[in-house]
Formats: sequence, C-alpha cells, structure tokens
Amino acid sequence: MPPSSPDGLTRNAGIREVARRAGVSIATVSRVFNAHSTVQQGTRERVLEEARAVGYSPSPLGRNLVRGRSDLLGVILPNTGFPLYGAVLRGIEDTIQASGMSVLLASSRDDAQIEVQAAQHLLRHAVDASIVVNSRAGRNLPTDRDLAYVHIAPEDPAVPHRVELDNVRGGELAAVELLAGGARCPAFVGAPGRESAERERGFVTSMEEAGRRVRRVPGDYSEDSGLRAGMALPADVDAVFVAGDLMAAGVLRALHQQGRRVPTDVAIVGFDDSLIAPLLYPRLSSVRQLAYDMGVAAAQLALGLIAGEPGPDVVITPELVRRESSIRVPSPRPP
Amino acid sequence: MPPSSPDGLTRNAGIREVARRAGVSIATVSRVFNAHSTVQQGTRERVLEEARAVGYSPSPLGRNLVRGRSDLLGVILPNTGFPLYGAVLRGIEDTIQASGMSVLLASSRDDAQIEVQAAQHLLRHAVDASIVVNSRAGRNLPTDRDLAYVHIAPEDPAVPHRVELDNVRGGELAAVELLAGGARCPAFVGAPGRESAERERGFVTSMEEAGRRVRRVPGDYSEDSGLRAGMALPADVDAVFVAGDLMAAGVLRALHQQGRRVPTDVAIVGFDDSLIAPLLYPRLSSVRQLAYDMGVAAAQLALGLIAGEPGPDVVITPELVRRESSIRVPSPRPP
DNA sequence: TTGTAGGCGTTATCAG
DNA sequence: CTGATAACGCCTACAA
Repeated sequence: MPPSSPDGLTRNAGIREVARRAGVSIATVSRVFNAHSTVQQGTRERVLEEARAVGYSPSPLGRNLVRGRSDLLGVILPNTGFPLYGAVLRGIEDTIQASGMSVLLASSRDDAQIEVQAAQHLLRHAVDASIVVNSRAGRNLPTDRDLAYVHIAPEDPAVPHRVELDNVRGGELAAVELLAGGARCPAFVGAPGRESAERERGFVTSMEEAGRRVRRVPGDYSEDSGLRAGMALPADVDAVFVAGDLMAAGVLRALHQQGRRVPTDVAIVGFDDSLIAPLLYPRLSSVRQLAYDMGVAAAQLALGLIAGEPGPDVVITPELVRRESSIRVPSPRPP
Repeated sequence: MPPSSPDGLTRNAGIREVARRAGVSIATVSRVFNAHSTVQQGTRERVLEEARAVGYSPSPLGRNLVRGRSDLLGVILPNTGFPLYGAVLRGIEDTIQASGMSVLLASSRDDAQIEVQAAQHLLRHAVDASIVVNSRAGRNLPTDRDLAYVHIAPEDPAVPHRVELDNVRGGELAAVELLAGGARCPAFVGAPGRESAERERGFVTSMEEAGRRVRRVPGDYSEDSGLRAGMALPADVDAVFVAGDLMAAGVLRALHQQGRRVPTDVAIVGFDDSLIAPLLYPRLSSVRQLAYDMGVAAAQLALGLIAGEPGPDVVITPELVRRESSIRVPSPRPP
C-alpha cells in the first residue's frame, strides 16, 4: 500500500510519494533535488510542485547513509562556557548557515585524551569536517578517509589548516601603546602555553628595542592569578601588559587595593578584548583577539576543504583597542 | 567479495565483517550491540572479541535510518555567544554525555520565525528531543511524531516541559538584601519581557510591604541602557535593583561618573550572577540565575521524555550572592 | 538462541 | 532525459 494518508495527520511524505504523484520514478525526484543533474524543465516543475504540495524534502538520514557523510560540521571546544569560545562558535555558525550545514558540538576539557574521543565520536557521525579550538592532541587526532580538521590556535605549531592570531604582533602593539604612554618600567604578566610565550616575545622585543627592561610575573589566565601577580608587582612598575583580560581584571583589582591609580600611576593593557574589557573599571585597553573573525575564517577554511579546495592558512592580525586603562591624562587634581 | 582488507589501511569494519569472523549472522551481532536482546554467553563474547579486534561499533548512520531517530539532542539558543547561554550549554553537555548523546546546535536570534526554521531543521535530522532557551515561538514549534521540546525560560507561560527560574523570588531576595542595608529610596531598572516583569513584581511587593515606594527606570539589558538609567536615577535614590548584570555594569559606571559611592551612597544588586559580576568594581552582588543548573535540569527532563518518562516541570530557586556592591560598611574614615 | 529476509530513504550506476 | 535496481549499514519481525 502506498503511503496515502487517510488519517488526518500528514505523515512525513517520502520520495516515493512524490514520485507517484508526479508520475515519475524516484530517481528523477532525487535528481531534481540534487543540483548539477539534468532533468527536463517540465518534469522538474511537476516534481517540485508535488513536493511542495506534500511538504517533501530529502531526509538527511537516508542521504547521509548512502553518501557516507552528513551535512554536519564538528566543533570541538576546550570548554563550552568560556565567552571567547562562544564568539568563535558564533562566527562558525553564521558562516556555515548559508550552506545548510549545522554544528555538532563536543568539548575536550583541555585534555588530549578526551579530545581524541570527541573527535572519534564526531567521525562516527560522519561530520564533513571538524574545527578544533586550542587542540592539545594536534596531529594525533583520528582521521578517517580524508576527513579534514581545521585548527584554531593549536598548541602544536606543525598541524596544517590553521587559523591563528599573530600573537607576537599583539605583544608589539601592547608595547607601542604603553611606550606612547610614557612607560619606563614595564612588566609582563603571562601564563603557560605557546600563545602567552609569543605575546611575551613580541612585547619584550619591542620594549628592549626601546631600551626598557621587562619584569616577568607568572600567572595562569585566572583572575585570581592576576590578583596575586598584581600584588607581586614591583613598586616602580608603571606599565603592565597582561596576557589575558581575566587576569588583567585581577591585576586591576590588586592595584586598586594598593591605592595605585590606573592609568595615572600604572597603565594596563590586556589581551583578548573579551566582553569584560569594556566593563572593568577603568575600561580596559586590550589587544583584540577577533574570536568571531577566527570562527568565520575557520568555517570558510572547512567549507573549502569539504569542497576539495583547500585554502591557505590564516593569520589574523590583532588590533589594539584603546580604552581608559592605558590613556594617560594629566593627574586629575581639581583646582 | 567480502570486505577483507588486503590493502594496508584498515577500512572501517562493518557489521558483516564482524559477523563473518565470529561465524554468526549479522542479526546476532546486532543483538549483541543492542541491549535487552537475548544471546548466548559464549556467542556474545566471541562477537565482542571480534568486534574489538576490528574496531567495530555500530554506525550511527545506519542505525538512525532504521530507527527513525538519532542520538542527537537539539539545542536552540537565542544567541550562541552570550555567556549565560554558554553556561546552559555546558550544563546540558555534561548531563547528556554519559548517555552517549551529543548536541546539535542551532540559534534563533531572538526571532520566532528563525526559531521555527531551526526547529524544523533539527526535526529533519531526527533529534530525539530539543531544548529551547527563551523561546519566542512557544507552542508554535513544529512537532513531528512525539518529538519533545523542553523549554528553558520561555516567554509563553503555557508551554509544557519547562525549566524556569523563580524570578519573583529573585526580586524578593534583592529587596531583602537592600532593605537589610538600610534602603529608604529604592529604584528598579528593568527591561522588556516577562522575566524582568516578574523580578520587578517580587521586588516591588517586598519593598511596599516594608513601606518603601519603588522608582522604575526602563532599560533593555544592555550596558548602555544601564548607563542611561544610572544617569536618570533621582538624587535621593540609595538602593538599586537591576534586572541584569550587564545593565548593572552600566549603572555602576554612571554612579562612578556622578561621584556617588557604591555601596556607601547607593547600594546595588544585579541579576544573573554572570561571570562579569565578580569582576566589576566594586564586585557586584547579584541574584544567581544558576544557568548551569538549568541546563542540567533541562537535559534531565529531555532524557526523561526520550525514555518515555516525562518528569515534572522544574522551578529553580535563585540565591543571592552577596558582594561588595550591597554590603554597607561604616564610611571608611580612618581615625 | 539463532538465522533469514525485508525495509528504512536516499543516491548512483547502468541501461534504455 | 529517464527508469530500474543495487547498494549504504543496520534493526527486527518471523521462522526455525
């Protein structure tokens, strides 16, 4: 019995139903819905007509099975909650939406082991490609067929298909800004990992070229570590570059507590320009990480790989967003 | 030809391969991998053994097709980037991970139209259920078979399967805190929508019971609107409850600019306890929204619906997180 | 307990 | 340009 639907509810019409009503074979219906196939004008219209009538469109499930791929893009984030990753995700989503793909999410919890498992899981779901943010596993990710990974800021400097921020340049921007503000005794608050090291390199190099020695204080990207770093800042330091905004918030608080005025006594530049930067007091100058743009770039790269046209790696150039924390004004002494 | 693999690479082994090696039919292999099926101990072990040997596990694609459902959970967020939603997402992820499901993401951009399309898209991918955050479309979401929606804080107060915060209670908590700090002239900074209205109701009711009249100032959840609201605050106001942390950041800044001290001159309580609250200056007291917990609850509800055991709606009781912005201390005048 | 066979909804190959 | 028909990988009556 053909799936005529005598009950009130329109059960999901399939390709057969449409073929029957249009008086063609299911093969023709399929061709109509798959581009670059040749089918006569009249037939095509008739099929489309009937399809609309019963509300048909090809089921992803059947299609996935036969094609061995889905229209899914895997995304592996270290941590779903972090704002910066949210921006990346949004960039990815906005970009792939047009091509009818969707995002299958997984998280790695900053653990190479878990990351590999997540990748495997995505693989089994036949994602067309995956984007991995801050990959720990790097080249060890399982790769089926010619599955493509696009990496955003991976630890491993050798993985292909990468989108990355020019961290060294970011450090330089911070140095330029602080020097313009008259920095004499600069400090750098860093964190473990490649990215922080690069930011430090750019900063220190520029500062040394200007004849300034940079004090280093370690942290771990947390606000708390920033607070401790701020407390440990030598008394003569008058300019600080902090490798992450959250840490910068901690440094800022430490300075408040010590009664040191920002930017009058100490100027500060953060990194990321995450959404907290303009909310801090004073508003934090920060090297903009352009997370949204990185998501967009990664998605475009992924789309290219899927289409068989691998694009070149992307290096995004950061900008400095100037706000109150680094803009030196004459000491506000009322008359 | 059976898929013996003469080339070096182990091509993905299928159910047939395992069946052949274990000397059983594919039906038996299938039964081994589907619980509540009865297969002899010895046979089961042999199958498992061979499965492990070739690295086999049932393909989601084939399984989805025949079962008409995937092991995917749809999640529709208004906006992928917003921190609060990130927390919800994390709660969802952490909860479903154990059951081997994964999250298929979509966003609604706060638009009922787009929300419906997103839901349809998820539907076609045969998600087992969907979680919708801040639904605008409400009961108008397309519903195939017995697909279940779980709603987190929907606009429509009548949709079933909901997880929600007790906003009225949140308003009361804010009132209690501010009254304890000696509030005489309280104000409320609100925003459009049901949630803000409920927070207002709880706040105003409690305040009026204490004999205080509440000034209302409108906003829209943005920092900027908070800044404007803060500027528009009558001079005698000494306590403010703001319906969102981001707006509260704006209010705080306005007060700084006016030279009004927080909490000495004006005490402030925000709402959400988003991750910016402890970063503001001074640290912002806030009614905790427990977004992570709401994600967990929603995921549990969804899991229940999928299993055919619908659980009761969930109302989460907020807590007040006390921080500097509402803790009145004697004016800090050193001896 | 196990095997046989049919079907899930599509795409792709190969004739016509 | 179009129609049969064979996969795709798996689940599930039904039968043995």
